[in-house]
Amino acid sequence: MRLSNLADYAVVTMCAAARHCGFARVSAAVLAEETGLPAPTVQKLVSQLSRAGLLNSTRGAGGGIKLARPAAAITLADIVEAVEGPIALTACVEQERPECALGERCRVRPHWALVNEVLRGALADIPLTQLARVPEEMKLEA
Amino acid sequence: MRLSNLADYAVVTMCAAARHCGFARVSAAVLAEETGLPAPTVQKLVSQLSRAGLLNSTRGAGGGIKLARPAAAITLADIVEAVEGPIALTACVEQERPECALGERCRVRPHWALVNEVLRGALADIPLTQLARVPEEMKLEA
DNA sequence: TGCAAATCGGAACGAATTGATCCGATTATG
DNA sequence: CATAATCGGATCAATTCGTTCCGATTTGCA
Repeated sequence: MRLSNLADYAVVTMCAAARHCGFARVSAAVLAEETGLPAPTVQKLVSQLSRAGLLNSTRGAGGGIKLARPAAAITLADIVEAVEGPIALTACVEQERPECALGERCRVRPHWALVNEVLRGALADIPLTQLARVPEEMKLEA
Repeated sequence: MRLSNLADYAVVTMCAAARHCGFARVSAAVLAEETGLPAPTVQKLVSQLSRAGLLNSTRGAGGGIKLARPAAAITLADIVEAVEGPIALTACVEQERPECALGERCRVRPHWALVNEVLRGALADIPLTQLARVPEEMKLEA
């Protein structure tokens, strides 16, 4: 029931990347420095996020990564699924392949599917723009 | 983001126990046989569920376990929390102790708290009675 | 055109949590 | 009072997670 640390870090990394949206490409090392996360970990996350189609990576000198889509079109659900795979609380609701020993007789599965949909909906309702927005309190205390 | 297998088994076990509610106490071995789960696993689950106050266990010959409360007063959230501890997607929202390095400056945490509350609400809305109820389709195919 | 620097991508290692199993402590019964 | 059956805690293996490292690829400059 706990989100993996990688997924948590991925959200922070995407937030940092969103702040550079529109500017030149950013290297993974810069994002690591800004977020305070270990550089190798950020590299691994960038790889996964690129494969998932959330980031566009350019190799070579002067390369780096940038958002593949506008920040408004990226949601928390996208980021979590990119790192952890499909959102599935139980094995029952995963990719329509019920591996439960009870099979179709399981009375609990329909309820799990409902809870799963509620959770996914809550994550899909939060766009990256909302996460990257700086609250007013932070501006005041700065 | 995945529920542990123990929690899944706990739900099945509680469902089986609810079917015996009102009758004599049931032993963990019987529940294991009915659910098809390994007997030692069911024993461990019964211990945890008893400590959490969801089951009342009686030792000695002829002992066993029974629901500590009416099935209508037990929700999915209760069972999950009994096995996995407090429902917390991230370490930020756990027991009001933010261990995040960013501390109060984290802009993501309020959103996690919201998602966490939505998830908990979805689990708390499903009572054990609803899980243990046998659908009409099952009666027909039997 | 060739070299060099900087980047991403995948693979390998170590650690932690989870899951299953076993044995001892406890208690009502005959 | 002895017995038998039960729960409770402790121990051990396995899978997954998290971190780290090294190689392949590409662009920029001389």
